[in-house]
Amino acid sequence: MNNQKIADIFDDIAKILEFKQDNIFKIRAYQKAAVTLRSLTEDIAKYAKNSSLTSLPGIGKDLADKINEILKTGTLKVYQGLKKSVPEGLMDVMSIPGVGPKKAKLLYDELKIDSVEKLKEAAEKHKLSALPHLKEKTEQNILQGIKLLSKAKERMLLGEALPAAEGVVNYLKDKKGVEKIEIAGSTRRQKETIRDIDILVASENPPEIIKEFTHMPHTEKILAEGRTKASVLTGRGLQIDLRVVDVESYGAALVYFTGSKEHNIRIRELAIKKGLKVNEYGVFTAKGTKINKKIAGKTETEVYKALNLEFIPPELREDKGEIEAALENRLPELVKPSDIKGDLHVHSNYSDGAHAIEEIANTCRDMGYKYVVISDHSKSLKIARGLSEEELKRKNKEIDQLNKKFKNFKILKGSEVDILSDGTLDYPDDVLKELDAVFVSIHSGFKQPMEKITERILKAMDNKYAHILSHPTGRLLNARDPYAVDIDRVLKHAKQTHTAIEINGNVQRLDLDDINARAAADMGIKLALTTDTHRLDNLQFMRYAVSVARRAWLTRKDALNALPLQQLLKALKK
DNA sequence: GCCGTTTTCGGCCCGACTGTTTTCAGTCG
Repeated sequence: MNNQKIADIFDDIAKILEFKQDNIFKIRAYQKAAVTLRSLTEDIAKYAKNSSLTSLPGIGKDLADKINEILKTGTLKVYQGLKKSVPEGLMDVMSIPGVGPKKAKLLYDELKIDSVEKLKEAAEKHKLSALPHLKEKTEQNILQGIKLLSKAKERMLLGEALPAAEGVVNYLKDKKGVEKIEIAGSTRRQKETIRDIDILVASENPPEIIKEFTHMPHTEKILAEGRTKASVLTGRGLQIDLRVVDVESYGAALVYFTGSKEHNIRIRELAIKKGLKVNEYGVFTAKGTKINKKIAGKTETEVYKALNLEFIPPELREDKGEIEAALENRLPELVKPSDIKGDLHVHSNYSDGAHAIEEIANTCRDMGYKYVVISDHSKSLKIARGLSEEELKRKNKEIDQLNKKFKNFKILKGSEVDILSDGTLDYPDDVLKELDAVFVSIHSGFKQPMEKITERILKAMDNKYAHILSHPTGRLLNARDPYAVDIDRVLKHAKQTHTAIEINGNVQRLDLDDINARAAADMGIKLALTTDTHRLDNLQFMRYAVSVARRAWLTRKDALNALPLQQLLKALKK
């Protein structure tokens, strides 16, 4: 993928320039351009082709030229030159927590350290403390940082981070002096992966709260402990940051601590233009560097209002158009968990699920759902005990029987049907037509080239009984890359064939992702928010499907399973 | 290197904590 490759090059350049202590704003420009590239749903080559590169945020004439050069030649002369000018290992040295460009340069200039290994050795032999401004404490911190680096290379899944963060909040919330407490940071924004957990507390006695926090049973090591701010490391290598402010500043601190960084920068720029100043303590009238009166800060709504903005839901705070929309009062009313009327993707013990259909149905009804689709695997997927046509018939019959027991709740007949290697489906049409909801998905041939996989999916969507495309990219977060699929073509074809697309809420999948789900909804494609449940507790994954949907700016109208039963059945028909 | 209802130059978000110092630079988020 061009976008990812070019973004990586720009990030690399930024890192090298950082080491060279080049202009910080130039460095930021490269980083911003990389962020822009990663958030695009279309191939950057399309923008290059119709000369619209500079219409993208953060891409000016110079970077547009560089993008064109990469697209044309596969590389960038300036980048090659920069890479040669700096030993490769230095970039790794700079990624150690606590080591930035200045320390890396000092270490390189004085001790010829150009790799993490050499740094480790030098620190262990106490060679660092011979240098100016470095003493034993720094040596220890660097060794600790190296340990952390090898431990925490991967970002944590939202499905791991959110429960962990909720655990900390539950532990602290009843402690003396805690007036308000909330999860902040990327966990609150519901990003699919999380680096560390941020918690905000309002209290009149910050040091007391800091002490409670650093003495939690989860704490393995205290990384920092100040008057209003502390960081700890848990046994599992998870970093948790706590910030404590007074109640009057809580809203401003929550905005600041929730981020994203890009959103905060835009908010603060907007304030400056209005002659205001925003920090984590509030919104202030300001003249030059002089701060005058505080005009907001207690609640987030108040802070946004002071800048003439509607309240912006945390999931949208990525500087992807939410500030412009909030200025014009046109933020979407995001889909919420209570809008969801049923789960569409649940496996029973007919295939690889753990529970009987009746048990699943009872649980779903008790959750307040109006329907559930039992969508077991099809015959070819032997590893998941896919159903033969006879078994499927037997299952359908059982569903008919069970439905007589339920009032105001319906079990729907479904299947997750394999897309075979030639793009045909794993059941014939006369079997498919007996089903209420047919998911189609790829479970084989992941390594095929993009053209082939894409054609398979397009062909599958041509089938009039293929209602929903399931986990469209096949990725497993931190475990398996998406297969090569031209998602842009898939979305266009989904629109043409009236095929819905799944947002699979399984914490390892979250597939479709937020960026592409937003593109799909913009095209008018319906999204199915599902859990891909195999055990009853998996039904809770719906919260993550909703999280992706909210990050994708989806409203209730975009979600297939926010529809009442009859309308759902109608909407599924092609 | 980008950007512009303060527009082609001169800005570019803002503050806490640490380790090393005696007032601050470096790093981080």
